[in-house]
Amino acid sequence: MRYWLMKSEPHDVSIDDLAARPDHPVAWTGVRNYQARNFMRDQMAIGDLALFYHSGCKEIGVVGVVEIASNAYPDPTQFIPGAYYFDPKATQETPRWFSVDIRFVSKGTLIPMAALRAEPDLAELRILAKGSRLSITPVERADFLLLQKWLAE
DNA sequence: GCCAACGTTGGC
DNA sequence: GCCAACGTTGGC
Repeated sequence: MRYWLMKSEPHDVSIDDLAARPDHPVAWTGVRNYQARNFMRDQMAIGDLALFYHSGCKEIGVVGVVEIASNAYPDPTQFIPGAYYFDPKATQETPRWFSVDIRFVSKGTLIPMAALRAEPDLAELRILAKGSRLSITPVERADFLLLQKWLAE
């Protein structure tokens, strides 16, 4: 079992959106970065847990936990001509992009980015690296457990 | 809205 | 395979 951090812009999908429908897995579509895709396709497994992180908004930081609820499957949005995430180079036979379903686990008290930076034990968090833009990053188990504890406080 | 950092594209 | 140009990301 692995641990992850998944970024989302809350005006797109927020932790509250997920919490509002806790029994409905949400398809995580629109990932168009090869590294993030490879994490989903090659390493994510059902039951993995991910810190849910709000970016591109006023209150940036970790806001909750979600569970990976499916194996990776071809992202359907790549096949829809005219759609924002359409990819003309993708075919049904050789899809380029993948999705997983995620399911709400818990919402906690916001852990702002400044608090992440202030904690020496979290120094290796990929999200804190200069210029880091990956929307899906692996997280060490110890880091995950620490942040899960903070979320519950 | 700015801008640094990064990823992708495409001409050569 | 290099690398300049371009587009995107994301914190501020």
